[in-house]
Amino acid sequence: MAPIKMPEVIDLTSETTQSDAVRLLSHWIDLTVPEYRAWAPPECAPVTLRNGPIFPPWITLDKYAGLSPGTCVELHSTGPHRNGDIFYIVHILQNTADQLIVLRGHRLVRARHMGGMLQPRRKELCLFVNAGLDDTRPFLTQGMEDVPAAEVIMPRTVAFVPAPSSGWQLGNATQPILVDSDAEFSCRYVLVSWHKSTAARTTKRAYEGELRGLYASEIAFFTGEPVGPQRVCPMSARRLPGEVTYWDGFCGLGGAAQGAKMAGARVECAFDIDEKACTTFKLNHPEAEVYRIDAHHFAQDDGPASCSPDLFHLSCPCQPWSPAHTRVGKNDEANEAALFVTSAILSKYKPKIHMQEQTFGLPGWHPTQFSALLNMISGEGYKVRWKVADLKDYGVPQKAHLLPYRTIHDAVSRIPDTAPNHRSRITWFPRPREPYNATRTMASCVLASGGCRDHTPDGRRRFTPAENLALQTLPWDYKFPARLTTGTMKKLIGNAVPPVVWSTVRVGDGGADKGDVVMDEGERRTPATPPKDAVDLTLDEEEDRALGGDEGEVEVEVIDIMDMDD
DNA sequence: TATCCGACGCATGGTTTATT
DNA sequence: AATAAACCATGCGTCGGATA
Repeated sequence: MAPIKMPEVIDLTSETTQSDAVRLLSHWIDLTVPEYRAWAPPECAPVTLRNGPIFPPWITLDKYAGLSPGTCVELHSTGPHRNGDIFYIVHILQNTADQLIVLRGHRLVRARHMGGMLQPRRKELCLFVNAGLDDTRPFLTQGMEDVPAAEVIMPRTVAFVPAPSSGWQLGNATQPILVDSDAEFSCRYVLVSWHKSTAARTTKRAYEGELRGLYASEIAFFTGEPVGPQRVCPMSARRLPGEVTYWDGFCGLGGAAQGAKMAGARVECAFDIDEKACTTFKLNHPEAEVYRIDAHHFAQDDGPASCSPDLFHLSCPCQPWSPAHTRVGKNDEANEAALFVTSAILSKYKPKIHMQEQTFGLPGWHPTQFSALLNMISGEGYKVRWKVADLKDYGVPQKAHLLPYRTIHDAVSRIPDTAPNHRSRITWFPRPREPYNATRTMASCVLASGGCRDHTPDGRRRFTPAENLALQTLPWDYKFPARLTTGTMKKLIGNAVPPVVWSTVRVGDGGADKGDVVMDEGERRTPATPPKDAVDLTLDEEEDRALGGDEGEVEVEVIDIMDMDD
């Protein structure tokens, strides 16, 4: 890729301030592969193929009214789209029966129409792709749209160029961001929204997505130029170094850290405002430096001196975003604000990989705040990938109609009577509840408090803290400080990230044989149904080449947890 | 005083039933 | 058969009265 020169042609300066993001990374990893999703459940193949092969009466034209494949036009858009979208023409189609002309190609949406996902720069476009998980074709192929030629307003020129990555110097707010081109617009980013099915893409919310700068191969596709000589990092440089350091924000009792440890990482640093959470965390992860501190202060001067951990995981409070949040809470404002500490933390600590977890209510119920989160992360130069994950696919015991998923019986039956916080914490119901079959039923959400669905299969009592630990895939002998009440323990456990979600992640050379998750009683097993998109942090050489070897890229994994269905 | 526990909250999405 | 209405269970929750 040619180095960026700086002629003053396109000024992408934002109406808002552009944060200063200077990154110097010695190691980097890219979790995204260009053909991001190539599998499809065969049982739900699309009935009609979107953008399928062109058959009569449709034919393709080389030219039409001064337009040809490879040119861009501005649209007078209809339907859900905003006027002013730019359209990159891939094919010009004509219906020989009625002479209707249709353009097939890619929609480029203005940054200010991206719902807050991108800084609203005036001449910035974003490649906008909807894709279905039931379509096996590459997202660029299936993500094309057909628009009538009548929607065209005028031709436009677009420069497809690389986005600044966290390894680039973005400059400060007073410096315009310039692109080496005399085009009217620049297109540097792509948003890919994945839906469960092609048919659902217009009616349902996206199930997972990706917001990132264009790959070199994609730029080559749009510019029609061959992919230039690429600097391919040797495989060893693509890995994180042998020992992977892990930092944990809003760490709670340490569920996510437990998972990171299982995956081979070294838990180095954590913070939480809650004293009991910090004490519990330190008991179980004594090697870590634990800060009992407010997140905003951690991101400012009171946190550790700035350095670059390999992994940073944030579990911001979920209460304001949860579907179960149906009335105003005492700490709503502080809990909402906690989400927006993300950019400050990324800006200060510059982790090589950032991970974040939230309730599915954030993208589902609060899309504006979710877009703002994507903006914060991508604004710091990270590529963002997010997904609504169903935790039962990761080995968390929850409702499923088909075995073998992990059931309540699987989770709690091996806890010995001598386990701490178990038999001694039992209080029997005066009146038993309705019993249920623990080998066929999955647990309901392990909530931090409240709810009335917390009782054992025999209906005679509530689960003990040890059982709740097991239901959350934490070790049943996880340590707690002395004199914690049952309710406090269950609140800490309910807030935890189930560590088993890390079971498919391998980090660093040292983690190669540590990936299997240790379940109750030392039983070693992997989830019954491993997720189809297991995140392998060590990419192979083929993927490396396909990625174009853009140096200095980093990757963000945002896992949105849709869990606890009963 | 602190903890516990049942009632309450309601948009959402999936399923079933009613109507066209 | 297609569409609309009714129904129903859900959630890293919140509240306030009862109980220890």
